[in-house]
Amino acid sequence: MFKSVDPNVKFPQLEEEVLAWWDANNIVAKALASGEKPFVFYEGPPTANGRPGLHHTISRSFKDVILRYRSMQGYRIIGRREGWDTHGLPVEIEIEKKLGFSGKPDIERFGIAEFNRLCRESVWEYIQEWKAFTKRIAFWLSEDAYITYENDYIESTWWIFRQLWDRGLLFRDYKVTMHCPRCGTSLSDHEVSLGARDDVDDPSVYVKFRVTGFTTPPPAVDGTLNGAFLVAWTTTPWTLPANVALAVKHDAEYVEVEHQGERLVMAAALAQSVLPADSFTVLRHFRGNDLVGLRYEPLFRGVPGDGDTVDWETTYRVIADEIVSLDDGTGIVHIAPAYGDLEVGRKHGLPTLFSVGLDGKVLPQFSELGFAGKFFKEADPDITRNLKARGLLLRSGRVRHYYPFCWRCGTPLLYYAKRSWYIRTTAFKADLVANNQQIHWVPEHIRDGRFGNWLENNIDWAISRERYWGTPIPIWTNADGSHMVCIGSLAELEAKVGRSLRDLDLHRPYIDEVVWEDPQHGLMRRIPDVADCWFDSGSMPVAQWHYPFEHREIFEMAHPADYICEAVDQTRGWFYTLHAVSTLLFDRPAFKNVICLGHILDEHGIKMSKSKGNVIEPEEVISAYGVDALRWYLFTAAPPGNARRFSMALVSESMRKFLLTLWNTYAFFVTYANLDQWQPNNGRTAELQPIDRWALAALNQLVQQVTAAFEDYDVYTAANAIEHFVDELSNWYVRRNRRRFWKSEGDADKEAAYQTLYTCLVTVAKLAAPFTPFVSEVMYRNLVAERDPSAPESVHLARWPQVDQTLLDPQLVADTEALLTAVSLGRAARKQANLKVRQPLSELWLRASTTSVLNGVRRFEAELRDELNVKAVRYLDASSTVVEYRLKPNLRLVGKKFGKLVPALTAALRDLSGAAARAAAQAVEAGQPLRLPVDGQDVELLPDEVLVESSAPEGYAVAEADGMLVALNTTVTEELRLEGAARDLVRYVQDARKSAGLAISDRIHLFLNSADETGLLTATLARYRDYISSETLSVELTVGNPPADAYTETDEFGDGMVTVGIVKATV
RNA sequence: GGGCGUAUAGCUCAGCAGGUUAGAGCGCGAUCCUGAUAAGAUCGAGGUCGGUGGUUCGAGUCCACCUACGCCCA
Repeated sequence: MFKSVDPNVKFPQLEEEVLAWWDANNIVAKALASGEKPFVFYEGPPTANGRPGLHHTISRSFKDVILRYRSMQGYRIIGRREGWDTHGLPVEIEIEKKLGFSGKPDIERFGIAEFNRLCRESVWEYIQEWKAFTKRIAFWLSEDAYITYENDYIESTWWIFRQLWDRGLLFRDYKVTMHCPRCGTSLSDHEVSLGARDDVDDPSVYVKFRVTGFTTPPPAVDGTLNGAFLVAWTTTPWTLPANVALAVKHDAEYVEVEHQGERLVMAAALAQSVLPADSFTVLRHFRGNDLVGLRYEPLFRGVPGDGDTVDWETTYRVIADEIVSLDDGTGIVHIAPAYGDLEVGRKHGLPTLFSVGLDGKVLPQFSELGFAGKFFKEADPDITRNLKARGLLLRSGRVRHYYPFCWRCGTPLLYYAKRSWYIRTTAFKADLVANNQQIHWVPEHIRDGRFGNWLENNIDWAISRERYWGTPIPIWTNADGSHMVCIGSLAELEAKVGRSLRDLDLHRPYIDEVVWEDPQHGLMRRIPDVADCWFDSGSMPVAQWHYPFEHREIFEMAHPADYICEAVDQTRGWFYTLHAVSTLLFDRPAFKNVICLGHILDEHGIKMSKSKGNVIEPEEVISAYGVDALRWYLFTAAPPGNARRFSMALVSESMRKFLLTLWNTYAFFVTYANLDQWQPNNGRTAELQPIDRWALAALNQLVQQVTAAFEDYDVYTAANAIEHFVDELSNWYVRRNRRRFWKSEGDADKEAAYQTLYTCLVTVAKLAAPFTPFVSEVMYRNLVAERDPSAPESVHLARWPQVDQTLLDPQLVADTEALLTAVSLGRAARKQANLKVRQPLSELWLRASTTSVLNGVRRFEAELRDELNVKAVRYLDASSTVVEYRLKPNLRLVGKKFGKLVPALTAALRDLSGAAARAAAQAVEAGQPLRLPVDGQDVELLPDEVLVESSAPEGYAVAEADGMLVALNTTVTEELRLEGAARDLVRYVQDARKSAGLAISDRIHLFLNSADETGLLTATLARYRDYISSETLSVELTVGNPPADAYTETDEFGDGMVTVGIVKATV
């Protein structure tokens, strides 16, 4: 006996029971240890200082589904372990917030040791929730986690640094980075984008630079512009003291104009927008190139960087550069390399001058001007006032534009040329691009689109952060920076300092205390920087195994990964850092297959965020519908790469549509199997009916499809194929075969039905196991494992189903499709004629677009008659004269062949009618070519190239689709009417039995009465009394009013009503 | 400003070597079927397939431009 199945299943509760069983039987550990051939997975590490959300559910579900599939195929999954990302600015900012800090000085005062201790603790703040979440969503990972802050992990990243160092790929340079003066650090591009706004109100000033002369060789304009003003535009007056040059567009047209007694120079195209109309007259025209080499009087003297010597001869001149655009401004661009134009400065040999320090305050050198020490944005008005007083301000106003802010603290950022450490990834651009070509991306467009594009525009990776909680960069230097070493292992460092460092925490500040005296170069100290935390996660293929210090063989087997999966925002994040580290170190990709997920939006298409209050917690969904429903929704609702709108209602729909359908089919099977005491492998013979063969053919086709889709990492297609099959299994196979299960004879036909349905359910349970691990487990346990001690105890330890080639039958599947189309058309025709299916009809005419479709229907004619309740099916061919034929070209074929002739050809075919059309239809049906004149030409059409349609025969109800036509004879004879009436009565009684709460096997005393339609009732009973009695298990049938204690219903009958009364019979 | 993606029914989404009447599910209304079903079937209302132009005998599908949104970059 199977365990009985509750049709009112509560999935969340069911899932809790499964979780308990997995625990009690150690299933997770067994699954993790199973398999032989390796399949390598990399877990992208989250940080546990925030709660798990829906976006974690989707990525973890897509990770899990592939791993379960591979595991069922007998693979041993390598790297199926937790990983935690623990370093980085976000962690530090959390702690700063808690302590009420406002920048690095606060941290230094507080003490780095204590600060880092708090950071280390805080990354585990929600670890319990993460553990519970991971378990509840059935994401199976070993708890043997890799943790990026552990010494072993850090040591591996040091090894990587050393590899890069030895190959000259680590370098130090000025580089403009986005700098947050409050946090005191550079921000990654990723971080900058988080805080940028495009509606920032800033000053907009037009500034005049007085021309004083020219360089050698002289510009084309020579000295004629001496005393004139070059007009430049800026929204950052605070950068003006750092100005070193003015740039023009080399081929653009410039003008010298007379304006209020002064001569001004700007781009011709922009003069109108800079100066009021009619306020100026154009004196002369130049090309941009003509101006190159002019010298001008600086507005202020900028301050050279520490240790830099400046050749002032190179400054304060006009250059030409591509960065100049004529979209806005004046066509003359103020260049301040320190605050953004470093590349331009370098190209033209300009020095880098500063006006503002790293703290965001104007340098003390400007104290005599009155704005030294002011925060840079607050210095803007002072600088503008100063210029105005000196007559160097043409115009000032305000503008709304894009400006970046620190994503955590909201402070305006500055572009700032700082000395930082870089990895020279640009040297490997070609390799990065080539290795990317080996990766299978889902969706495909990411490879050459977003990711490929990003690689094409590769820039060197800024790797250093002037922060505290991170992997310390293992570079030690002497005081003047003339000697540097990169340490690649703990042992190497121990050798340098001559003591054991085994118990040392490798983080700051402890690592900073590790110094040694170099006999030639003096005291060696570590540089203060820590690594970009993306470097940590990108190093995980190496560092998770403590390679090369340990586990060399695992690493070598486990690189590259067969599969990873994260959301699309990781293209510039983890996907890139993995790829970059792998390419630079090993010249191969880090992963072979990747599913790149779209984001989950709320039901209005807006990103979920705490501040908007539109966040749906996974727990809310899971407790309402269960994990299987949520997972199934995530797999089937949209292709994985698409952004998706999420709502509870959609998960509920997913549950009803798939899980409940599957569950009810399963419940049906178990109910009857138990009544019949049916067991699998019982040795009885089965006589398979065509519909059984169809189910098995469709099932094996499904196995084939799902397997192929999985091999292509196409989870969406795989899941939807299963959903489609389950729908057909339930709504066609089971519905059509109910009587075979409940009939009393235990013959070979019944055995065939049981075997077929059993096979389908067991196979579907296995196919669905990677997607919906809980319900699959329940079904498999009850149907297989609890009956058969030799079977694996869990569906997740079972083997993936194999295709039985002998059962595949594409013809049978196609024929059934044809049948289903015919059934659907027949119902449509009935609806049109307002004839319910219970009313039998005499005949149905059918014609199909092709003979093979027609034969398909013919094969299942009995089913068609039964489904549509008709006595006979007749087939229309071109010889029948009851219908009018219409002909159309098969455009798909004809279009290519006849091109421009198509419209005329279509018209010529359409114009055929009557006998001509019938003759043409007959020719096509007989496989003969059709000749007809088109546009004066004699055209020959092959039979395939013509589509034949037909009108409805007279007096028939007709429905038509895809070339198939079904026509019902709508004449209801008296005989048919009585049969229909009998079926009505049976239906009413069955309904009444159900409403009265009778058991299926209860016998009844039936009362029927019909005041208005006595004639019909009498006539019906005269003919169908026995049929009605036996169908409804009536031991007695009385015409007349039921007794008072009877259960009574009244229904429509003929043109009147009938009263149905039932009393349970005592047998 | 640039790149990538998305835009199809009230909602969630399919569709595409360019081809005949643009689909599914949900929701709504109606009818039907049903002794597994919270199910199913049929019909109906509901579509300028984001917009404009182009290529073509023919464009939701290809091309160009534009708009909105998302992500990423500057």
